[in-house]
Formats: sequence, C-alpha cells, structure tokens
Amino acid sequence: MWFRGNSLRCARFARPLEGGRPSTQGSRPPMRLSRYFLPVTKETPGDAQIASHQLMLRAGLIRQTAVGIYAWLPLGNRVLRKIETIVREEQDRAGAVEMLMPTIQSAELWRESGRYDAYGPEMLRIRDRHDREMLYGPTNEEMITAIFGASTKSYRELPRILYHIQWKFRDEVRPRFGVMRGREFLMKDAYSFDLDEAGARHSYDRMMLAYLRTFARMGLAAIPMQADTGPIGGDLSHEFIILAPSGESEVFFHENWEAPRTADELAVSPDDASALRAFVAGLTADYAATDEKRDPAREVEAGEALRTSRGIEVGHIFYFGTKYTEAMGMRVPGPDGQMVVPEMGSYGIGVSRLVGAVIEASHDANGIVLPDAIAPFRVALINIRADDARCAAAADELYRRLEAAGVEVLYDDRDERGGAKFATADLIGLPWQLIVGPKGVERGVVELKRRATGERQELSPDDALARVAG
RNA sequence: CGGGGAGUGGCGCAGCCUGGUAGCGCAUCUGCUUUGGGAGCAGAGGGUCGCAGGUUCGAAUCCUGUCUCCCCGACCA
Repeated sequence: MWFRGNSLRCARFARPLEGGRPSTQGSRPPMRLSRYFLPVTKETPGDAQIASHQLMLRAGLIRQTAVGIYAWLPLGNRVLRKIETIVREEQDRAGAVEMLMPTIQSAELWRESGRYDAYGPEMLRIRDRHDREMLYGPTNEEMITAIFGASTKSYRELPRILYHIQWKFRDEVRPRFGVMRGREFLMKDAYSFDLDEAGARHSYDRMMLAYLRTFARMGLAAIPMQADTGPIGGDLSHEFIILAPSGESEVFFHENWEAPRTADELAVSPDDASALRAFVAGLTADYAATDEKRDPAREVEAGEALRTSRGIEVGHIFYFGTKYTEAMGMRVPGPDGQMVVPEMGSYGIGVSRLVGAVIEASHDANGIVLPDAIAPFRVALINIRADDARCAAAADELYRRLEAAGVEVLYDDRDERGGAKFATADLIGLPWQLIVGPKGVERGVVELKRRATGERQELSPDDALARVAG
C-alpha cells in the first residue's frame, strides 16, 4: 500500500540531519535569486489573453495545471499571502472571528437548504468510496449555519461574525483571464448572525467599512456598487468593483469615486452602530451602480460628473435575512423567551482574483507594477556585475543590512548581465530596485529606482537603506 | 452547452494541402570575447510530432476514434 512506503520515507526524514546548519537558513526562506524558483520568460505564453494573465505567467507567479486551476509559484504565493494578510487584519479589526471550514462538504447539508439541486452544474459533485455524495464547496452558508446554529443556545451569543479564508471550487462553464476567473479560487467569506434586522445592518456596515479599508490598504479604488443579490437571495447588496479596461462588466459612477481612499480616511470605530451608519451613508452617498442596477434619475443628477468604465468585481457583501437559518432550523430564545430565527449576511472577497485584478489595474509595457502593500518583496537588490569582487561585496553587504533591518529583499545575485536583471526586476514589479554597479561603487554610491515612476537617484548606501526602509 | 481553432525539443512557431533522413527563433550546455537595459562568435545536447487504431513499401503529413488546451457566445466571485 502506498502509505507504507510513505511512512518509511517519513521515518527516514525524521532522523536528525547530520551536521549543523546556520540557524538563519532554517528559519528564513532563501531570498537570493540564485537559490529561488522564479521561472520568468521573455516571450508571452500563447494561451493568455489579457495583460495580467500574461504577466503572471511571464513573471513566474503562476502555472496552469488544468483549465481554470493554477499552481502558485513562490513569488505568486507571496503576493497571495500579502493580500490574505491584509484581508485578515481588516476582518479582525471589524470584529469578525477567524475559523477554517473544509473544502469538501456532504450533499446532505446542501439538501437541507434546497441548494443541492438548485445550484446546478457549477457545483463539483464527487463520490467517496462508500458512494456517498460529496461536493467541493463553492461557498459555506449551509456549513456555517449548521455549525454555528448547533452550538448557539441564546440570543446572548449574538451577534457574531465568523469568517474563513479557504479554497473554493466553481465549475465555471468557461474559465478565462487566468486567476481572475478560475475554477479553483481562494476566497475570504464571512457570515454574520444577528438577532434582528437592525443588528444585521450594523454587521453589514462593519463589513462595508472593513472592505473599504482592505482595498484602500492595497492602493485600490474599489467602488461599492448597488448590485443584484444573485441566486443567494436577499435585498441589501454591494459589489466592490475596481476599474480596469478589461473588466467583465460595465459600471457607472460619480467621478468622486475615482480617487482611491486612504485607510486614514476610514478610521471610524466599527462598534458604534449609529456613528458607523452615518459614516457609511456619507461615504456611499455618491452614485455608483453596475449595469443591471443603473438609476437614470441619479445619473442625470450626477450630470457631467458621471463616469463609465469596465470593472472587475473583487468583493461582494449582502444581507439575506433568514434564508439559511430558516432552512437549516436555527433558532435561539430571545430576550422575551420567544424563539428567534437569526438574520444573516455573507461577505466575500476574492483573494486569488485580487492578485490578477491588481495587476490588471497596475502594469506597464515592462511588466507588473505592484503596490507596496502587496509586493512579495519590497526591494530588488541588483548587482549588475556579478564578476566584480567590489560590486559583489557591496551588494552582499547591502543584502545583509536590508535583512537585518527587516526589509524584504530579493537579491539578484545570479551570474547574468545587467540588462537581464533589469528586465527581470521590471517584469516582476517590486516597488524598489537597488542597483549596485562598478561606476557607483567607485564613488561610494548606489542607485535607487522606483518601479512605478521610473525615477532614479544616486544615494549613499546608508541613505538608500533609510529611504527603502521608510 | 453551442460555434470555431490548436496539440511538433523547456518556450514561441514552421513543416501537413501534394506521404519519402523533423526544421527555425529563443532558452540550455561548453569555449573564447564581452559586461549600466533581456550580449557576440564557434561548437554541442535535447523531440517515439498528444494518445490509440487504421491505410501504405513508407505517416508529423491521409482516415477513424479519443484526450488535452485555446478563442467567441450564454453564465459567474
């Protein structure tokens, strides 16, 4: 049996390694390009159509393994994790509680809500060895309601917002655009449980704020737009759209939405329901709607300030009342002793989709231009003369100092020509390039280039470090 | 699911119509020269042409089946 061989291998690995290793190597991933796995290509792969997909393949972020299914290579994985971390921090800040539910679910759960038959062929259905019907979860409303409902015995345990960040699968008829419309995708989905509609609105506003902050931190202008609630049902719903020419849908909005908000502008406390309501109402006062939800009257009102664009959906929040709590039989005794069916909302962010969406919104002719907040490394350290001892020593020294200062650095120490290294650095789009060359070393300076603007300056190594660390 | 297209060294492609020693560019390896924006020259390695049948003296090429992938449409985070 395969597991016997496997356990034998495990046993071998369990033996202590001979000889010692420097502790830093054990605890830190290699960030020297000569030991990294970054398969970049000069030519554009034939099967990618849009810029972000082409660039993600060329820059060695992903590889497709089946239609709509991607492996995340080291650099892509780091971007994914950066985004995930921001999402998590803002969920936590909003008062949501993280958990983790499985990818595989039982059909029985979905029969309770009636969605097993309703969902259609987008659901990947599988059978286990006992011929039990299972599925690879496309979402988790049923599961969270079953779990949370089974252990919640009083109104005193409400409200709650629970979330997890987990892989989902939807068997799209036609996957395309790389990770932006894959079949397997990483998603943050949160579920709120409240005693009444007023409470549910507060939960909704908490998530609205968390979403605005999440996208603001990524440097994205993500616009909350009135949206259809889709097959999931409900009446209060916003899609978060970022603008990009290749977006999947047409959107209409007031020009005030064009400037990205900063997280500082969104510093209201999520716990004060009425203050938050007022704040969110103010923020969302300007018109913004997807194609299906256009409002001619408000567009006339916006007048000259009305803008239209293509957009990519990166998040969706909606309140849908008692649809699942009712179907799954969740009830708790309320303050007056009467049974109450909790009000729910659910809130998704397409984490893996965001990687593509950000790149779609931020690239140029030379490659990806990553926002600082989600860059896999902050600095590309480039020694343009690997054979020059003085350059190598200067670059090695900078590498050590950057790491010591806690700056995430990818050190291009490969035996390549300068041009190839510049091209790679531009392609992968790290925010800063720190360039060490013989001319500069001669004069005791290094060159610092900002990827987004192309702006370069010569600085002493000390000043360059300070600039990059700040 | 309907319509269209493609599978040929790691990547991008030609060859197929008209069957006869499998080619080009990039990448890789070796040597020399080069070294601030994907270097030059010389040499080398690497492909049972997606897979399975069939036709034929002979199949990348023709026929049948099958798998995989791409594009357009309807659908979706």
